Amino acid sequence: MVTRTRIAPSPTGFMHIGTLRTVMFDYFLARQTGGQFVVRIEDTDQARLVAGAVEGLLNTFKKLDLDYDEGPVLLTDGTLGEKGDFGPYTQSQRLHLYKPYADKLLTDGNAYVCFCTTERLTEMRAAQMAAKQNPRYDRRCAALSPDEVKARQDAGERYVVRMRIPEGESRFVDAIRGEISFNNADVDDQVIVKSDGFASYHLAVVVDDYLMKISHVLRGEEWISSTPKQIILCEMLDIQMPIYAHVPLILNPDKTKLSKRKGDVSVESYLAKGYLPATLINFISTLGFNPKADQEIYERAELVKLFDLSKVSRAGAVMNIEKLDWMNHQYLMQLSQGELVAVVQPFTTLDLSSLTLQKALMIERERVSRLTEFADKLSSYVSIASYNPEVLVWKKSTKEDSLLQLTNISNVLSLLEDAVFDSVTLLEAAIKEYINSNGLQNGNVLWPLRVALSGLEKSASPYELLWVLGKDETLVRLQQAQKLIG
RNA sequence: GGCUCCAUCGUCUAAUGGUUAGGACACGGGCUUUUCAAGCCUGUAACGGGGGUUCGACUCCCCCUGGAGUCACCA
Repeated sequence: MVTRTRIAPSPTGFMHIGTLRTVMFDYFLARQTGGQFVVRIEDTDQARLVAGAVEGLLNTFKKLDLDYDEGPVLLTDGTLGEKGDFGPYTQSQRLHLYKPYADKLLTDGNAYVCFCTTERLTEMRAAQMAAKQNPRYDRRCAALSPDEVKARQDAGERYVVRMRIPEGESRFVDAIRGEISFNNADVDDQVIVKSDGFASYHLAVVVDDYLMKISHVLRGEEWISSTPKQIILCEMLDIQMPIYAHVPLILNPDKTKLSKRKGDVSVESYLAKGYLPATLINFISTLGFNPKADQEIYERAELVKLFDLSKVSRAGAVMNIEKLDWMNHQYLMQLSQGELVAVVQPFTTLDLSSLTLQKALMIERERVSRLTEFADKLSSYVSIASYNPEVLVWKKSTKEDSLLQLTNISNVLSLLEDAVFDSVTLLEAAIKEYINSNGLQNGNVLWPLRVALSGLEKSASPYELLWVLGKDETLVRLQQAQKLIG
């Protein structure tokens, strides 16, 4: 089976985290079957246009290293172009393509012109609500004569085109949920052409999916209830319906649909918080989809191979941020030094070309989960903040002893060969040897040494600090500590 | 409210009629340890309720309950 899947976001200026999941599922499906993954921009609502939104969206695709086969592309000069044989891929440029379909619906009697004003519609709904009826169009214009319609159109009266929902039942087999059916009596006469001449979502999407030969439509669960309108349109237009799969919602901790108010909704904000693209993709792809029972970390290629629409769960899922943090830490630990430098650099003003900081990065990632936390961790390697001399004293020791140990270890370290400073293991061996052969306690030596090197109560081990700082800086810091405590 | 979808640890999930209901995050305890982190071992914690079907139900059916989504000239 070769699939053509598509993602069709409205250009709001950012990518919703739920959209990312749908994108991933589309991507897996297309790559797995050797099919195509299409990006289409659904911008039929002129009132909601956001400047630069499409560029932003495509940029996010780029940041996540997600490739698609057809759709708008960002050209090197910053302008928009597109690739693929089924364009244009932006709905506002496809108005002429929707027109014949709308006309056919009208001439077949499957749609009708409606002159009702927004005010009347609002009043009508209010009255229906007051009477405890379901709000829906009352079909006042459904029986207008062709002559009257023409006369009023000629007079310049504003109008929309509505579907004439037939009696009967609409059913489809959802690839995730199985059979779903609706009584058409519960479906409203949907507007399919707006008064500004733009097709509404329902018409545009049905026509586009058909013309673009889309085989699989993956979208959020919130679309289930509008599916009968699209099924009916397909029937009226006599076109093949794609396979629909409604992906479960991503939820706030209180189990309601994820909203800005209650949490981060955009991919960009997670990126800005310091989650790696790979983490985000792994995490979001396995939210509601579990390839193997006892594995959490997956390569993208693995997911492509293992993805199975029928295994996607049907219930919504709360994002477990602690687990996201944990996962990001796992990914951070897998990076090479070069990769780590590259991903952290945008999150700090420090210049990470310094070897000391690169080493510090390798050490500090052990206790960091998000990229934003590095800047803080790195500062003590650049220069030591002023600290309370009492911190230099181990809880089981005394000030005098601490000073003595600092003085002695300083001498020992100054005599070590430079090569020893190139290895944490060698440093550790050398210091342990010194402690043991002199019958000292670890804490008496290691605690003051570590604090002298970091200025912190909590830090990496003294061996790691020595490795990062190097001999010269180490001796300087030990000097300062001795002065401070003395 | 109508319609629709959904229902296993706090959270994400595994189980496709027969398991001591498994894993992950988080949390507790222990080991390691100069501190922090990591690591290792380990513990607490779930099938919403009621009926069926069946020799046997987390798994299939029905009802209830609960939750969610949706009811625009927004997508």
